[in-house]
Amino acid sequence: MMISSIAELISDRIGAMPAGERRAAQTLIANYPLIGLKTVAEFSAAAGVSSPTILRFVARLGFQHYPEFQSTLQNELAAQLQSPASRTLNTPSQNGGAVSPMLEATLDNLRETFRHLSDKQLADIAARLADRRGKTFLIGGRFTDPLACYMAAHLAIVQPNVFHLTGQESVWRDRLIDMGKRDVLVIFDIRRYQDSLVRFAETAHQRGVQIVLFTDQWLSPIARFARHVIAGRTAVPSAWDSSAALFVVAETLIGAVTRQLEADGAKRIRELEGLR
Amino acid sequence: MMISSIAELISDRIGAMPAGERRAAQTLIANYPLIGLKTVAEFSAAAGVSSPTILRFVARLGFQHYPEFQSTLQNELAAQLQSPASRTLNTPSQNGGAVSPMLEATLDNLRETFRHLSDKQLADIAARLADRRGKTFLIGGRFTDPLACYMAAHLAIVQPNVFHLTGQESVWRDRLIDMGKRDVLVIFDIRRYQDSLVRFAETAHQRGVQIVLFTDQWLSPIARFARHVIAGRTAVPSAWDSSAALFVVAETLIGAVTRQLEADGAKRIRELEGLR
DNA sequence: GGAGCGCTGTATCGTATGTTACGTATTTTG
DNA sequence: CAAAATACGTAACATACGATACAGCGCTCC
Repeated sequence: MMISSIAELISDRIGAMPAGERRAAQTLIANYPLIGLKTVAEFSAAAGVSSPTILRFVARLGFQHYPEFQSTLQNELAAQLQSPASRTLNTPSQNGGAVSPMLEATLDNLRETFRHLSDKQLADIAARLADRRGKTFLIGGRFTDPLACYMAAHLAIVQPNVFHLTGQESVWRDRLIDMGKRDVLVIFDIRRYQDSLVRFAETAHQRGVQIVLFTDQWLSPIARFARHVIAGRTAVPSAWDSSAALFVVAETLIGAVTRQLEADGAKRIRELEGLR
Repeated sequence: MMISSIAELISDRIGAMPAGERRAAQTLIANYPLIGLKTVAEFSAAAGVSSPTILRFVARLGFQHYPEFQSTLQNELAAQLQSPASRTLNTPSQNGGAVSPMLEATLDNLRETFRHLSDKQLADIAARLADRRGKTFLIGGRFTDPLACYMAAHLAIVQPNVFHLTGQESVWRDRLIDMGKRDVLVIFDIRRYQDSLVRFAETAHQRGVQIVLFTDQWLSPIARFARHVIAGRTAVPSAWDSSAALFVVAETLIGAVTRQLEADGAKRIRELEGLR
C-alpha cells in the first residue's frame, strides 16, 4: 500500500496503538493537521495526555524527532495549498469534460497569483510606471523577454521614454549610464535565474533605479534589490514553466497605466494615428 | 478598512516598510503562509535577511511575539481548511476592487477559448509542429509578435529548424524563398489586422506552406489561407485587447510538442546543457 | 560636507521547547 | 492469583529557539 499522507499512515496503524497514543492520534485526525503544528505541550493538552506520550506517538509513526514530524506535515500542507490542482484531481466530478489539464493548471495559477496580489500593490506599481518624470526600461530573461517586449510595446504608446532592452548583453548593460533615481526598471526573471540579469539588477539598484520584478513563486535573487515584487505561479503539467500568470499581470498593469494616463494618452494616440 | 487576514495586513503596510522587512513580506506572500509557520531562522534564511529583521517585521505587523504571529497564521489556516468554501469566499474580498474585472474577464476568455477548441484540433496542430521533416516559421503582428517570439524560443530547443521572423518587413518577406510544402508558418494576428501580414500569408499559402493562425474571435482575413485556425477571446475591460488566451494556447501547444518529441528532445536538451 | 537618524546584521542572553530517565500504575500471562 | 511486562506520567535535563543589546553603515536633511 502506498502511504502518501500522515493521515493515512495514522489510520493504518491506529489499531496497533496503546490507549494514550490512540487518543493522540484521534485528536490529530479531528483537527488535522493543525494540532500537529503546535507545540508538544499544546498537543498533549488537547489530547489530554502527557507530552512523552505525544513523542512516543510520533516515534511510532516512524519519525526521529518531533520537528521532523512537523516538517512533514507542513510539506503536506504546502502541496495542498500551493497546487489547488491537486484538489480538483481529488474531486474529479466538477466539470465532466476532459478539458486540458494544462488549462486547469493555468486557471489555478492565475487565481493563486492574483490572490496574493492586492489592488494596492498593483495600483502602486501602476502609479510608478505612469510617473512620467522618469524613464521606463524593460528587460527579460531567456523565455520571459517576450513578455517585456509585449509590455513595452503597449506602454510605449501611452507615454514617452519607454525602452525595451534587448539584444546582446554588452549593449543593454551600457544603457545603465542613462538610468537614475527617477527611472524604473521592469525585470522578468523566472527559473533558471540568469546571472547576467542579477548583476544588471544589482548595478541598477546601486544607481538608485526603482526595480519592478516579475518572477516565480520561488523568487529570483533579484527580489533582494526590487522595490516591487510580483510572484506568479508557474507550475503546469508540462516540461516547461508557464509564464501565463505573469503575462496576465502584465496586461492588467498595462490597462491600469493606460487608464491613469488617459487624458494625455488619448492625445498621444490621436497624434500617433495622424502619423500613419 | 476591514483587515481579515495577515496577507491583507501585509499588502496594506508593505509600502511603509524598510527594504529588509519588505523582502521578508515578499517571501511570506510568495509562499503564503508556510514560511511563516517555520522557525525564525528558516524564515530569515529564505528571505535572505537576518533573524532580527524577521522579528521586527512581525512586530511592525502588530504582533507582540513571533509565536503570537504564528498562532494567528495557524488559525487562519484552520479556518480555511475546515470550510473550503470560505476559501473561495475570501477571494473576492481580498481583491474585490478594480482589478478583479480584468482577472475575471481573462478567466472567462480562457474558458471560452478552450471550449471552442477540441483536443483533437490541438493534437493535430501539435503533430504538425512536431513533424521534423519541415521547417517551422513564426511571425506576429505589432502586439502579438512577442507571442511568436515566446513560442519560437521554446520550440527551438526541442527541435531544429525553428525560425522567428522578426525585424524589417523586407527581411522576413525574403525568407519566403526558403518555404515549401513541408514547412509550417505560425502567424499571430489580431485586430487591427496588418496588411503586410495578410499579404505575407497569402504568398506563403500559394507556395503550399501550411499556415497555423492564432487570431481573435473575429478572425483575421488570413483565416482563409490557414490550415489551422485558433480563435481566442480577447475582450477585457481595458483600452487594449488581451492576448492572454492565445498565450495559453501557445503554451499548451509548446507542452504538447515537447511531449511528442520527448525522446529526441531529451537528447537535444542534454546536448544543449553540454554546450554551456 | 557634516551631523543626525534609521535600518540592518553580529553576538549574546534567557527561556520555552523537545527530550530522556525513572518510578508508578495498569494490564497481561503463566 | 502472582509476577512480569508494558504503558503512562512526573520531573529533571539539554538544546535550540526567539529575544535583545549594540555597533556599523548608509541615507537624509541641514
